[in-house]
Amino acid sequence: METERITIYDIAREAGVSPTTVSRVIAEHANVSAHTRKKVRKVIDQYHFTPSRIAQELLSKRSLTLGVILPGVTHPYYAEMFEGAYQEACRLGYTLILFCLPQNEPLSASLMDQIARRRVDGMILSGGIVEATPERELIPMLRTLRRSMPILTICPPLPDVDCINIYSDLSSSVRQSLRHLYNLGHRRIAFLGGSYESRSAGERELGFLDEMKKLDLPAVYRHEAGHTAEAGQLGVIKLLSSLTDQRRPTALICINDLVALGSLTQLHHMGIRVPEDIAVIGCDNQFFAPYTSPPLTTVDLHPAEHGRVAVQQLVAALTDEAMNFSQPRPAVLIIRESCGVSLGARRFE
Amino acid sequence: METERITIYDIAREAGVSPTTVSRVIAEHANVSAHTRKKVRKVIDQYHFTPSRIAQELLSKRSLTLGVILPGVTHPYYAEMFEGAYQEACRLGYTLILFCLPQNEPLSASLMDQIARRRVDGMILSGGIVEATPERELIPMLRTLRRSMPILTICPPLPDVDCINIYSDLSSSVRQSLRHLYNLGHRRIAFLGGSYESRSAGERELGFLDEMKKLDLPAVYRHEAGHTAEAGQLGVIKLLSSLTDQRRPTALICINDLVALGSLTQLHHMGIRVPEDIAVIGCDNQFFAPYTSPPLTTVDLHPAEHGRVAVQQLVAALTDEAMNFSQPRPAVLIIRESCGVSLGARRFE
DNA sequence: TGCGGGTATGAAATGGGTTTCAAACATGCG
DNA sequence: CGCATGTTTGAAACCCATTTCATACCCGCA
Repeated sequence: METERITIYDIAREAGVSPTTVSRVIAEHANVSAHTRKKVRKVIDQYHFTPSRIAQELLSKRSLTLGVILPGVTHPYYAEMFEGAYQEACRLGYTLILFCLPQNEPLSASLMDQIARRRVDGMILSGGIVEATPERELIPMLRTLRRSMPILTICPPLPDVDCINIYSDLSSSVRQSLRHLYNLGHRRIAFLGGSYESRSAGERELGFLDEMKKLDLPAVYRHEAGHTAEAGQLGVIKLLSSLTDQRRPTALICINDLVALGSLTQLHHMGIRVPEDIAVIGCDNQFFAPYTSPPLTTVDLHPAEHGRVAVQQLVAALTDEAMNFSQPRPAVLIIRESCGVSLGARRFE
Repeated sequence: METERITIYDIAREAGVSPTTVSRVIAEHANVSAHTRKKVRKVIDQYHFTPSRIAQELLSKRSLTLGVILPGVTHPYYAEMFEGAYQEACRLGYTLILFCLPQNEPLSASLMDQIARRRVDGMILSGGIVEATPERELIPMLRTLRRSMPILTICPPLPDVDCINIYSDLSSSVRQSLRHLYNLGHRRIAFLGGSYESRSAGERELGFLDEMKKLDLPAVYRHEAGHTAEAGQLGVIKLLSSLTDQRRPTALICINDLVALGSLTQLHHMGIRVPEDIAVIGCDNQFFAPYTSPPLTTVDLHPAEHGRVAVQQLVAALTDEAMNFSQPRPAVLIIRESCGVSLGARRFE
């Protein structure tokens, strides 16, 4: 049953040379005579030999592996971020190992152990767990593994934590949304979604409140824990039932497209028209955004680009090479119809 | 800059014992005196020492790593499958390495090399690449790496390929949809989506055609390449423009929820009411399905369960243990409103 | 006292490569 | 021809843990 794995020694014996020479042929080292090279190459091909990465890693002390910690991959935002990172890692010869850390679960000891034993060259972190205060210890804990290991965070920058950071400017996304609504004439604008623990949610709220102040608008404001469609649905109910029609907001900024989707559904059920009675704006530009009714105006955060650049920068830090890596694009507003402006929405009529 | 990594030898020296003893303490081996054990443990804790998995792997010839090849993870179906697999792998002490193989790209040599070098204990494959005929060589190619390596496929079973298979009964999902529509009185039923290369798409079509025959219905039938919302939108246009109103189908089976979403949008634009004028049914029960208008009747394939069971079975094959692993649930129809039956749809009014 | 049996510990081999260093060989030049 | 230089090649050390085998030690019993 057990097929013996062929080693460099087998190849060497078969080709009548030393393992050293085989190694040199594989590494395409210069000082091997054409005749020997050809002979060895033939045996290698014949046996489909590939050098064991495990042995290489042991020697080189580099695993060419990066760890990625995300809340999961079922949320399209993180899925895209991961795929972006994956593509870049592939291109640079690195492998990614994904660790999922569900939002509300604490960091289990067994997972920590898993991470510790896998000797990854560097780590990329994103999502609420990284940012949430109680679990902020995640980074110090990772630091204890190997002090010199570079850690990169994709989130609003953390104070007094020694990490590379890819700035995902979440407050700018909400500022753009807000200004867009303002320019359309809206003055009573509400904010929906988020949870207190997540710093990136907090970041958006702060951006919202700050920008509202700048625009000298009253803070018609409703904060509802959660990032799901259901949260959006419930959020709309609570928001609108707590306000008289006079004070009802004319626009709704949702923390993400899911919340916006739930909101649209609920508004529809309540007979409130979008965008005539209320404008709705989402965030993330998820694939379904063009297909809600009406098509959702939203903000594209380019998660795939963030993932790609994260790997670039991490590898650069690892190799000390002066790579001139690109920066991810800043958030950009995608205008569809849910705010009453029709631009760039695709229809086939 | 370069922090020397602490080895078992450092610990041994510091504790004044041999590496062997340290290893025994870590493995909680019996024959170590209480005094020595305590002494060694103290040094281990002090230095936060964890034995290098790489060295362990080299010796044990098992990497406790499974490779997963999927078309990607941005499609929620695969994202859920991956997370299910991930959870089970975590529980069993295994690590997953994800390789993404975009649907239409050929298997690049460099990716194959990546897979080859990572010595994974087993592999899980799913998605069109595995099934598509021209690339069917994927499995033979993987086999050349190490003949004894177990390979598990999550798809309709492949003939004459020696793999463990988790049967994702795609034809049954479309059969269920079809019978549901039939029972509601529909007779002119169309099928939308899929592409010729993908066997799982073919599987569904075959199921559709076969079941239509059994029910003695005419094959009002439109096949449109693609699995995206846009494909659904275009598909509806082509389907309805090619048929007179007389022969227009009263029901539409979409190959997935995305196609269904695009279809719903397009039908809405064309002023065709759902479900009054036409019933629409999807597949996958994606998170947005309850929030389309009307809420989408669809089929849940339980991808997470498939992923979970896949890891269970693969690990069982690896360890030769007679695990009695569970089977994933078969596909189940989720009835919402897009076919004119209102059941279990959540509203807050 | 001498010997069998059990426990505690360590030396050395192992796994599969890479790298350093040295040796063998060929070549060029005075 | 002899020496310096350059090219091929291989032996041995190394990476870091585990495991086998051997040794040292202690105890009890004849």
